[in-house]
Amino acid sequence: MPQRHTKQRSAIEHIFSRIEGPLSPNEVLERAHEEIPNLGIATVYRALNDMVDEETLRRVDLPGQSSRYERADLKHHHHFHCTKCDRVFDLDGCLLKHDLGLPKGFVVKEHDITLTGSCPDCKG
Amino acid sequence: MPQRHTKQRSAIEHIFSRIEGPLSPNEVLERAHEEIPNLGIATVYRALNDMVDEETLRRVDLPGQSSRYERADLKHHHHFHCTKCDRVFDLDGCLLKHDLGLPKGFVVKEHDITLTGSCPDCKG
DNA sequence: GAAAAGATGCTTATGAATATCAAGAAACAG
DNA sequence: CTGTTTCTTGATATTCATAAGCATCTTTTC
Ligand SMILES: [Mn+2]
Ligand SMILES: [Mn+2]
Ligand SMILES: [Zn+2]
Ligand SMILES: [Zn+2]
Repeated sequence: MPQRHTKQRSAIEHIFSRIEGPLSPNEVLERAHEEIPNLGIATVYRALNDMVDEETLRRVDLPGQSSRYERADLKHHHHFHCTKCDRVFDLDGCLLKHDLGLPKGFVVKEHDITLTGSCPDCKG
Repeated sequence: MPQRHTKQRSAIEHIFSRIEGPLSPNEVLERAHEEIPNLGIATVYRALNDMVDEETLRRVDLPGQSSRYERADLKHHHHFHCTKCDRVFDLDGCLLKHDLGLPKGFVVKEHDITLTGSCPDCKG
């Protein structure tokens, strides 16, 4: 799978070089539009999928929401979703118990953890 | 918001009285078809949403998958998703660390945890 | 520079979930 | 019961996120 150097691909990559937080495809499109006004959403989806395959990006799936994407080089962490302002926050470190006590035969490759509640700005 | 007693609603409720595991709307439809051959998928979605509102059911959102539903009276637990056979297993107990070390001001209401890997039948 | 190989941007298709609405079934009043 | 009211249903249309198809435009290669 070759990889050509196009201005749309670079623009999308550049966005993630500045931003850490998880972005939705539409957020990526909006930001990239500043540089490439006629960029199509299909190209964004293609770029995001490729970058996930290349392990440049990682898909962030929050329960009940559509996928967002963040840099794959970030240290392992989990997310907090504020249901009031709908923002997503990165949390430091791993929140998974050490001793899982799984039944024999289950092999864990990955885990996802999402905390839901209200953030400091939306206290209540 | 009244609640009428219809055979379709009872059939759907009955399914969950026997089954614990999380079911997709289509799985519910298939099972209910045995009793009500002309049941429509829209009715299944309506029933599932109502039952979530009534807290009879709980939505189970696994990363990258569409929603499944399980009984809300089950003890708090999390899920294991086998990527080989695509089955979902209930895991006993809570897998969240006790000391989350969250920044000040974050209030956690809920949490979701999904383990991904291979199950005993699909070892590898 | 051409020609070849790929990427892009429209447009169309798919799948999950919801909305719409006429017709059917429950609840209710008598 | 029987008619009337009101809610529910099923079929269909609609929305939204994502992917596929394809003609055209760009990179790469020579
Ligand atoms: Mn993150
Ligand atoms: Mn479960
Ligand atoms: Zn972790
Ligand atoms: Zn838990």
